Amino acid sequence: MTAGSTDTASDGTHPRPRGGRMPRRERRVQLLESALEVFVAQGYHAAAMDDIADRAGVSKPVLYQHFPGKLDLYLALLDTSCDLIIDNCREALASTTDNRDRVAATMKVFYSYVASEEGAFRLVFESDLTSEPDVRERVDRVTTECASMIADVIRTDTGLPDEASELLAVSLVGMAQVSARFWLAGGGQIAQDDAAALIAGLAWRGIRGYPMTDDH
Amino acid sequence: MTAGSTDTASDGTHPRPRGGRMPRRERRVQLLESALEVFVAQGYHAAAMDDIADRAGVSKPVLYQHFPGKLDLYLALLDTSCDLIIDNCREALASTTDNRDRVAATMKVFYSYVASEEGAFRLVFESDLTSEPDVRERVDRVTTECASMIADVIRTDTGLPDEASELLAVSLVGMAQVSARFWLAGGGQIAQDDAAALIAGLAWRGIRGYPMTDDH
DNA sequence: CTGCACGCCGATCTTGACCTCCACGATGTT
DNA sequence: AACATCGTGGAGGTCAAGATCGGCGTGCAG
Repeated sequence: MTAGSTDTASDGTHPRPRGGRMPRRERRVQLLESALEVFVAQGYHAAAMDDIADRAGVSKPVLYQHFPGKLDLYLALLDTSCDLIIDNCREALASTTDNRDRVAATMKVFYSYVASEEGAFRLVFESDLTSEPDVRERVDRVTTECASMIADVIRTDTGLPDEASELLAVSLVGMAQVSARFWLAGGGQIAQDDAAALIAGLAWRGIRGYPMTDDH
Repeated sequence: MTAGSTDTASDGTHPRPRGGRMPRRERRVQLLESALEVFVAQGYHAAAMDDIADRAGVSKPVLYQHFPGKLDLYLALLDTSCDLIIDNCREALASTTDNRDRVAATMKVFYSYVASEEGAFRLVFESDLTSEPDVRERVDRVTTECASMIADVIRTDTGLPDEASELLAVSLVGMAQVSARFWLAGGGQIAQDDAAALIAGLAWRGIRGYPMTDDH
């Protein structure tokens, strides 16, 4: 009935052609790409190793010849994503000495990260494996590290205590992260740069007034 | 074999004594409480129905006589938590007409919510079942609804376009949510009211200037 | 005292996903 | 050009966890 079937859900992404042998390194990269696509699309739990193997056009044993298990594969991708946003955040903060530009540049980093085609940010901001301590630690480290770098600037320029600087910095990171994700879900009714600039303005207006010691 | 039990990791929370028959309604409430504790402590996937039943001091069939399945149980708890924060947010916004007080009251709501002893906020802000559309819809609705109520105020008082108002409101919600969660993780080095006031100040300084064009 | 109803428990089934074993074909060498 | 080697593929094992079925004890009406 209902000839339907309509391919339950497997389609949408064509598996690669089945043939072809390729060098180890290249195969590994391809497996990582396929795994990222599947994890992003389905989440950790819903993603089956069979799906990843099919997506790459190989069979399951090949996958296990490159990665010891599902969790290792996930952690490898997660580490890459975490390092990416942290490094970009660091570079943005170091790109200028003007704090207003710092805020704008950092906000742009978060929006670019979220807008990235691969969708790797979902592993960090929307992981469904937070019960795993290894995952939790890495995900938390993104916010912690980014906030820590921002907090250094805040503490240096305002003289606020450590805890307050950290909390303010975490707030800015949360603002960036949540608003960027929501902007993306909104389907781009606002241009990326406009959205980033809007929220950067909000953040800057909020944080600029804080120097307790009279700066100017 | 191996009489088993030996509660490998179930410790930390003592299961209730095994005896006692009780009326349906009361049993149901107790099951909900036990399920909340387990889901909060372990997450959805790591939480086994056996754990919940043991926690309540009953056996698994009893659990299934009260709830059709694991997901239904989870959704019931999730709905309660979502309604709670949304209602509290609404009340905070309606509690005054001064926007500065509105920001402070709303921030306090988020911090109180996160500081609540039961930890129900983890179902909303740290769910590991976002791949389930029913869960995703409810979790997103929290941010959407709260932000929408805030956006109404922003749009009314600033004349900004809908999309910008929504994005700003989402940013404020994200700031509150993320900073409150990290404040809690920090172990209370800052008093709850101080932390909420600090971030409320940040938010208010950020939002108060709109729609004026930025200057220095 | 006896039969009944009701709610509860131990033990079990099944599904699904992670993780390996036997056959096949392509490649490099002599 | 033929053979040995190595990587690939399909089929299967294991196990954990969600979901369920026959016995048991308690309280009550007759």
